[in-house]
Order: sequence, then C-alpha cells, then structure tokens
Amino acid sequence: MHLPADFDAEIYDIVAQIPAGRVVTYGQLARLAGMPGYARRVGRAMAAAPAGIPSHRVVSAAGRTVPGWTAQRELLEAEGIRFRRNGCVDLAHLRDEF
DNA sequence: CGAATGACCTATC
DNA sequence: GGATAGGCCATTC
Repeated sequence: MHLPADFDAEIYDIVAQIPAGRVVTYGQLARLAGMPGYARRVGRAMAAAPAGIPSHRVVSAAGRTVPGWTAQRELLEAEGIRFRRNGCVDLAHLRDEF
C-alpha cells in the first residue's frame, strides 16, 4: 500500500521481460519502473514475486544472489551467467540495459 | 506509535 | 571486486 499497485505489476512486468543470459539489479528495476531510489520497495515486491516470472534473474547491485535461495546460482549458470569464485555474478558485461 | 528488520543503493577508500 | 559509512522505504514487533 501507500504506493500504486501498478508498481509491483510494473516490476513483475519488467522482470518478465528480462532476456535469458541477462540479469538486472533492484536499482535498475526501480529506475526502469520510473521510481529511482525505491530499490528497497522492489525487493519487497520481489519477496512476494509470484510464479511465472524469472525472479532468479534479479540480483543485488553487488552481483550477490538471493540469500536462502541456493538454486538461483544454478539457474543463472544454466543461462550462461558467469559466476565468480566467491559466488558473485560477473557484472562486467551485464551492466548494460535492454 | 517507536524500534527493528529486510531478496537494497550510492559514494568513497 | 571488496570493505565501510550513510540513506532510503515498507512491513513487523
């Protein structure tokens, strides 16, 4: 509440449009949704992310995967995402928008 | 109603 | 990329 329900829908819509082999950060999602600075609200929306959207393609700005979700790394690896040894996504060529 | 918590970000070193 | 410091918003206790 306190925010247009369109926001969550917007986030889900953007996440659903993420092509395979590409990942986006929360801040990037918030900016694409037209609400820069609301990255935290994006996280809340993602916490309630329904099935049907590739939520595993959403990572933090540091390239860190979701805590508690061990399968996310495997899912991203299967899509061609390069992972560093410490468990962070290689944000080198993933910084570009789509 | 105030403090704590969380799928966080940006800036700087 | 890694570590530290400050700020952001909504939900939960």
